Formats: sequence, C-alpha cells, structure tokens
Amino acid sequence: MSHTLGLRQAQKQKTRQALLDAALGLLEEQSLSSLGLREVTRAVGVAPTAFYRHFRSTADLGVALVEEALGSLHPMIRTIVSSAGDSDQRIERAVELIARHVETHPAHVRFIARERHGGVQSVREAIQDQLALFADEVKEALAKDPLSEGWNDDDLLMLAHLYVDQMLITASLFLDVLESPEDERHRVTRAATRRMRLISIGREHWLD
Amino acid sequence: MSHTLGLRQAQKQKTRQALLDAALGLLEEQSLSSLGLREVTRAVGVAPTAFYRHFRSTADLGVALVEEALGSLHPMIRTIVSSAGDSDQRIERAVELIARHVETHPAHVRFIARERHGGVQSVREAIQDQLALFADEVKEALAKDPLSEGWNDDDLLMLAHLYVDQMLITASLFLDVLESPEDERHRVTRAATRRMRLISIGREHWLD
DNA sequence: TGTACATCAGTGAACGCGCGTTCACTGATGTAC
DNA sequence: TGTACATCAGTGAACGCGCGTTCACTGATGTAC
Repeated sequence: MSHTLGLRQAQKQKTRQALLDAALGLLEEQSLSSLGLREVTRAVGVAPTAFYRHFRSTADLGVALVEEALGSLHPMIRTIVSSAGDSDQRIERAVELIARHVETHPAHVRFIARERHGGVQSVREAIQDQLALFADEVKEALAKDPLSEGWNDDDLLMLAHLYVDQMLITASLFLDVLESPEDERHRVTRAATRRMRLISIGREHWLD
Repeated sequence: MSHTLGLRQAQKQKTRQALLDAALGLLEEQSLSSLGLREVTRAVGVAPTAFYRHFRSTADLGVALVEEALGSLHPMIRTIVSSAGDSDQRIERAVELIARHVETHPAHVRFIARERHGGVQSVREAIQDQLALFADEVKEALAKDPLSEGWNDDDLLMLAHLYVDQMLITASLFLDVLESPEDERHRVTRAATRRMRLISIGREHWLD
C-alpha cells in the first residue's frame, strides 16, 4: 500500500511545483540573478508572502530547479552509455536522445546552460556538482568498455568530462534551432554527430 | 602627425571607459540582466543621468563589453593557429596562451562565459556573432594546413567550432582555479592539454 | 462518530528603499570671426 | 589675441513604481481522546 500525503501536504507540494514551473517559464527570458520573488508569485496567483513557505530566496528556488532539471538527466545518461551497437550507431542514438530531451524539456536545458556560468554562486555550484556526478557515471561506464583497456583513471575521467561537455554543447545547439525548419535542425544533428564521431576517433587512437 | 582628441572628447571617452570598467567589476558577482544603471554610475562616482550620455541601457553597455572582451581575443587566436611546431608543441603553447589570457583578463573571460547563454538577447547574439567569426578564422587557418588535405568545408568548420568551444571551456576551467594553489592549476593545464590532444588525434585519423 | 484543540499554508496591509527615467540646468570646451 | 556665441558632458531634483521582508491574521486540515 502506497503512502498518500495528507490533503494539506499535497496542496503544499502543488503550490511549490507551481512556483518552480512559473519560475522556469520566467527564466526563459532572464537570468536567475534578476528573477524577482514577486514576479514568481504573481505568475502563480498567490500572495508574495506565500513564497517563504517554500523557499528562503530565489537562489534557493534555483537550487531546487537544478535538481529537477538534472535529476531527469541521470536515466538518459545511463541509457546512452549502456547502449549497444557499434560506435557510429551509439553516437547517432545519443544525439537523437539529446534532441528529444531538448524538445521535451527546453526550459530545463536553457536554465542549466544559462546558470552553469550564471551570477548565483549556490546554483552554479549545484550544477557543477551534478555534472561532476555525471562525469563519474560516464567514466565508470567507459571503464567497462573493452575499448578502454590500457587507459588510466585520469584519462578516462578526462574523456568522460569531454563527453559530458559535448552533450551540453549539443543540447544548447538544439535549443538554438528549436523553432527552426526541419532542414536546419537536421544540419545541427549532422554537425553534432560528426563532432562526437571525431572525439570517438580520437579515443580509438589515444594509445597508438 | 597623429590626431589628438579635443579635451571634451577625451574626457568623455575616459568616463565611458570608467563605466565599462565598473560594470565589468560588478558583473563578477551577478549577471548582466540584474545589473543596475545606478549601481554602475555609483561605482564610477558620476550622476545616474550621466549614464545616458554613453549608453541607451545596460544591455547596450553589455554589447560594448562584448566587443572589448572578444576584440582582444582575435590576435590571440591568430597567434595560436599560425603557431609553428608539431601538434603537441602547438597544443601546449595554445593552452599556455589561454592560461595567460585568463590571468590577465579574468573579468572579461567570466563575462563572456556568463553571458554567452545569459538572459540578455542582444548580448547573447553579439557573442555568438563574434564566436562565429573566430570559427571562420580558425577554419581558414586549418584549411591551409597540409593535414587538412581531403577535408571538405563542412568538416573543417565543424572542427573549427570544436576548437573554439574547447578554447572557451579551457578558459572557463582556468577561471575556476585562478585563486587555487599551483598544483591544482597545473592539473587543469594537464587535463586541458590532453583534451586538445585527443581532439587532434581524432583529426589526424578523421579520413582513415 | 463527535468534540476540542493544534498546526500551518496562504493572506493582506504596511514599511522603507532603490530603481529607471524626465527635465531644466550649469559651466567648461569648442568655434567663428 | 580677444570676444561672442554654440555645444554638450555631467548635474541634481523629482516622479511614480515595484521590490523584499515583517507581522499578525484566518480558516481549512490534522490529531487526541
């Protein structure tokens, strides 16, 4: 039997989520460091003071958004790195997965790209922490690959970071062409695929 | 005989530069979209209204900062791409040049990293435009390299973008360890060098 | 099942403050003769 | 070289406005018996 929240708790969660959703929407056109608490509550339709029942500040809300945005990426990363097939097939599938993710969560992707180097320290740190976890995860997966025989830990982590950064760059490229005609989106897909391919080729000859 | 500005023009330029410098300083701890005009004038010691003699808005000032920050990068890029020596030597020299640039212009580098995906459209676009110019420049230089024989234009541009993005990532990594002890800065240098090397290896085997 | 009390998410008024922008101004610099 | 006028970078007062935060509150939900 699953635990059901009381009415009060359920309603509280709903308001909290509404605040997060409204903030994410407002952040499409500005940075977190200029997001106002009153803006967010106005968009939700609650009193400004209600904000404090859920977050200490907009920076605090930002950290919650990081968890929401990057939490959903963990399963995707796992899917990508554990994917079967030869190198080219895996790359094509990865780029496709990234494109889909950007289509279904554009605001989340934009938020991460924007705040990764943004003006709010606690949020920047939360993002860096999560990305470091991703890199570790990718590294562990790479370590199990026969292609990685002879690689030292340092180089594996270097490659993992390279892949993670490339993933973010690719996501950001897709974001820029979200509204563009199909042929331009296809151009980005091809460019991103070739980038990944070049890196994979470098990987294959790293120990030569 | 060189043209000297009138006193009035010279003083105006000085104030304008003071506004740019003050803004750049304030932007170390916030994003452009939350930078206030009064903040900037207060830091310089002029009346808020003086701001309008130089810029229409803080977004306008941001665009001027893009030109200042990325204009100084053109010569560096040219030095890197036209550098002599074998692949490894050139990479080491490039990483070294980037590290120096970050040390001498940390605020400029932070500004570009932050606002590249930031909340102010006109500034984002100005940065993208400049980076596209860099990529073109790098592409032209790559085209002249004997290693690029057999490469098509599309792939050359792809590689050029990969290098430019890698340059920015490297700069951003150095920024994070600016205040760190020498050994950690050295770790970043080594990691950045190996990243570049892996990409170069991919380049060498691209046509295999 | 009903009652009495506790909890607490959301309210609404109030506060002091700094914001961007306008406007008419001043006085040093520049220009024409 | 001196005079009379034009230019214009920077001023300072004033404005209306939205901000974050405080506080005592309300009334629905939860809990103990």
